Parts: sequence; C-alpha cells; structure tokens
Amino acid sequence: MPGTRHEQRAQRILDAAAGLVLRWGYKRVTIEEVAKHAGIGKGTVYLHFDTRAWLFMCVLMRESLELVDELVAAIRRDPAALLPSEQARLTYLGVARRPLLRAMFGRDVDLLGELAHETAVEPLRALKIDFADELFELLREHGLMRTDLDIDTQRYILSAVQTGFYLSEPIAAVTAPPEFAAAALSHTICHALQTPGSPDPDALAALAPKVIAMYEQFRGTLAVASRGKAPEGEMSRPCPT
Amino acid sequence: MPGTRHEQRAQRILDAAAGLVLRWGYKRVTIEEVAKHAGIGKGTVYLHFDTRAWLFMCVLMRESLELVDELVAAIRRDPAALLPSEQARLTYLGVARRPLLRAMFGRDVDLLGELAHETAVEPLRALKIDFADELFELLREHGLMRTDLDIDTQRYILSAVQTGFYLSEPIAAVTAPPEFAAAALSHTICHALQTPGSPDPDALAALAPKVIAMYEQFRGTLAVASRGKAPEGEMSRPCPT
DNA sequence: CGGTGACCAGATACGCAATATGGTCACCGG
DNA sequence: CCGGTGACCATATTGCGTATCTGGTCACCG
Repeated sequence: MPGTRHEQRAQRILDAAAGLVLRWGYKRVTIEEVAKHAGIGKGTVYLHFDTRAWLFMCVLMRESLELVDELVAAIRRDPAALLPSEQARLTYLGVARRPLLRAMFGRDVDLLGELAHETAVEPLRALKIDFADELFELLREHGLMRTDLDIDTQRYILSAVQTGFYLSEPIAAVTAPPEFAAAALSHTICHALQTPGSPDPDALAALAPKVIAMYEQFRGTLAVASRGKAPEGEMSRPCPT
Repeated sequence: MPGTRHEQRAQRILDAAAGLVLRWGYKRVTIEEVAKHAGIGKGTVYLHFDTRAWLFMCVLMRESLELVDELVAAIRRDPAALLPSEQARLTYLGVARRPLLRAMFGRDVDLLGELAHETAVEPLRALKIDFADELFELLREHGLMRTDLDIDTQRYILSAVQTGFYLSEPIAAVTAPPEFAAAALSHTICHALQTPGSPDPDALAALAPKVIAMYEQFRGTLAVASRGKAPEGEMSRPCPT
C-alpha cells in the first residue's frame, strides 16, 4: 500500500474542498468545482470518496486528526497536559485556530449546512465516547479524577460543558478572546472533574505513555475510517428503496 | 391602576397565545386565531400588545416570572437554595417542567421560530446580567463564592455552563432524566464557582432576605417591562425608513 | 487500466400569481 | 363618550410550474 501518488492526490482534493468550503460554504461547493481546483476530472474525485457528503466529512476528519496530533505532542512535552482540564483548554485553542473545526464545534449552519447537523458527526462521537470512558477509568485509578461521581455522569458533564463553551460565543454576540474562554473552560473542568490540589508529577509521568498510546489508537481508528468508504446507513450512495 | 378586568383579559390573551404556540408553533399562530380563542376581536389584542412578536415575548416573560417566583419560594423555604449551584438546579428543573421555557432555553427553532434567535431574548439577558453581577458581589463578600476568578469570568462560566446543559439534550439525541442533568449541572456550578466545603448556615440565613429582595426587584423590572410596550429598536412596529 | 467528461434523473432555484396576515382606523353600541 | 370591533390595505408568505443545476455513473480513451 504505497501512500504516494494516490494518497497525494487525495490530499489535493481535500485541500481544494477545504478551501472552497471556507470561501463559499458547504452547500455552494460542487464536486465539479472541487475537481477543477484540484486539477483533475470530476470522476476521479469519486475514485477517492463515495459521496459528496463523505468527502466533506473527510475534510473535517483530517482537521480533527491534526488536532489530535497537537494534543499528543503537548503530552509528550509535558505530561500534565493529559489532565482533562488541560486537554479541554488545548482543544479549545486548537479549534479556535482552525476555521473549519470552529464551524463544526460552533454548529455554523451557514458554513457547513447540513454537515453541522449532528447526524454527520455521530460516528465520530461514538468513537470519542469510548475513548473518554477508557481514559477516565485510567485517571480515576491514579487518583487524578474525582470518584464522587460515576463515569457516565462525568462524561456527560464534560460533554455538556464543552458544548456550552463552544456554543456560547456564536450565540451571545460577545466575543471573548480565545485564551480567556479557554482558561474559563479549563477552570470549570478542573474543579468539576479532577481531584483538588496539584496532581502528583510521578503519577502523571507514569500515565503519559499509556494515555499517548490510547490517543494513537484513537488516531488510528479515525485515520482508517477516513480512508475507508462511508459507513452504510447515512451518507452513502442513494440506496435503492 | 386596577389590576382587574383589563388585566384579566390580558391574561386570557396570553393563555390563548401560549396554548396555540405549543400546539402549532410560533410561525403558524396568527393574531386573529389568538383573538378568537380569547373570545375577543382582533383589534383588542393590539390594545394590550404592540406587536405580534412582542405578544409572544410577553408569553415567555410570564413563564419566566413564574419561575422566578418558584426560586424565591425555594429560598424562603431553605436559605441554602440561594447558592448558585442550587439556583441552577432549581432553574433547570423548572424549565424542564415548562414546555415553552424548555423551547426557549433549548433554542427550539421549530416551535419558537425567530423568537428562538437570540436577538429576541437580548433585553432579558441584559437584565439578568446586571442581576448576576450584584448577586455575585454579595456572595463573594460573604465567602460563599470563590474569589480566585474575577466576576466577569464567573458570569461567563455560569452562562456558558448553563448554555451547555440546556443545549446538550436537544443536540445529542441522548435523553437523560431531568433530575440527572440537573444534578450534574449543580455539581459543576458548585465546584467551579463556589467555595469548597459546606456553606455557613448563618451566612446563608443572613443573606436570604437580601437575595430575596434582589429577586423581587428583578421580578418587578421584568413585570413592568412586560406591561409596558415593546422597546424601540427591535420588535416595535414597522418603523418608517 | 487509471482517468475522464458527456449524460441522466432527481434535486434545487426561480418567477409569479394567489393567498394570507400584521397592523390601522373609521365606526358602533352601551 | 369610549372601549371594542372587524373590514381594509400594503406587504409578506405560499404554492406551483418551469428552467437550471448537480450528484453520481459509465462507456470510452490515451
């Protein structure tokens, strides 16, 4: 499986698609235009991506993978970055820096159209939930997270709180600087989910490799998904019914 | 100012409007239909409410006032209810019990149409912010809230966290029981904004009357606003331009 | 045999007439 | 005299028939 010529072309297609969406918004971008900007024929696009919707999902997934890589790098640099509060902060800042992810997390219907509607991100979320479960388990065992709440509740809190911070900018016209919002988010997660006091450096150092391994696996699952074809039920070809 | 015949009719109009919105959604409900259901003529509706949009705003305000009354009653019953975490929980449960408020907090565009779009609730929010500022100041002075964050940040956190909990149900199809979500919200606010440990009962008891007074004033401002005519710029009559 | 663009069916956008509705005000009945 | 009304008007909305566009396919080509 040479990740060479074929793979490079896929990247060019994704580049073209990403740029066009940013300029015109999802619903105005046609496959033909994407092909033209990638310097190839329309049919060739379908050699890589089943479906229009799936192509743009892959654009989003690629950006998400970049972000995951950033998170892993941060943990490598400083194990304290594996704490949920830090992860939340870094994620927020990483999203703020990437217009497409910002649109995705901010449910920007103007830019992403129906892609912003939850069904699209559904498979991705399922992955993320499994991941969070495993991670929380690990952190609790090492005394880094509270145990006065069960894991389901903690996952619910993390999800709801993040939702709130990502949506409160687009909703309230008030535009706070990203660093401000990220710090507030981090503070909230820290006190709501983690054990009080400074975390034990040894525990962090011991945990870092495991957490990184989990992230890499998560990354891998995502990468495979984005290489493969669209999952059956949703955004595959118009099925005969 | 006799709150009698005239006021009663206003209530009947609001009743009719509320019922119709719940059944058909904001955009399908006509003033004529509201009048018919209230057993009066169309013109009479305009004796009470400037504008279609303003009428339905008043419907929302009336429900909000009910909720405020619930909160005050809760504080009277037990001063501990004045803590932000408890207020958040009671508010969440009160909203969950009222379909219209649920639609408002959940930005239900299907039911509320353009009313769900933030501009409508803008004046209400301004009030609430002033109120929160004053309240937080008071709670901090009495050692009930953290002081490791400035008030602006705390207000931002409260707002964002609540946004997240109200929106996460409609967004994720997962429907948690209201009590579960309310408890999670309460926990989050408690640890993010309040001082650790059990609050001092004496401080609570001493504060209760002041907080209640503030609520009553807030209530009053809201009530006056809903009696008065629509504020100029936004949802007043089609101005000559 | 990887790549292409003409081709087709179904979706979408457009234009326009018919209808419905918000808001007003001259008029009525008590 | 005045609180209440519903016919009335200008405008917004809807419905619909048509024209255009676009996602996805596939026979053909270099």
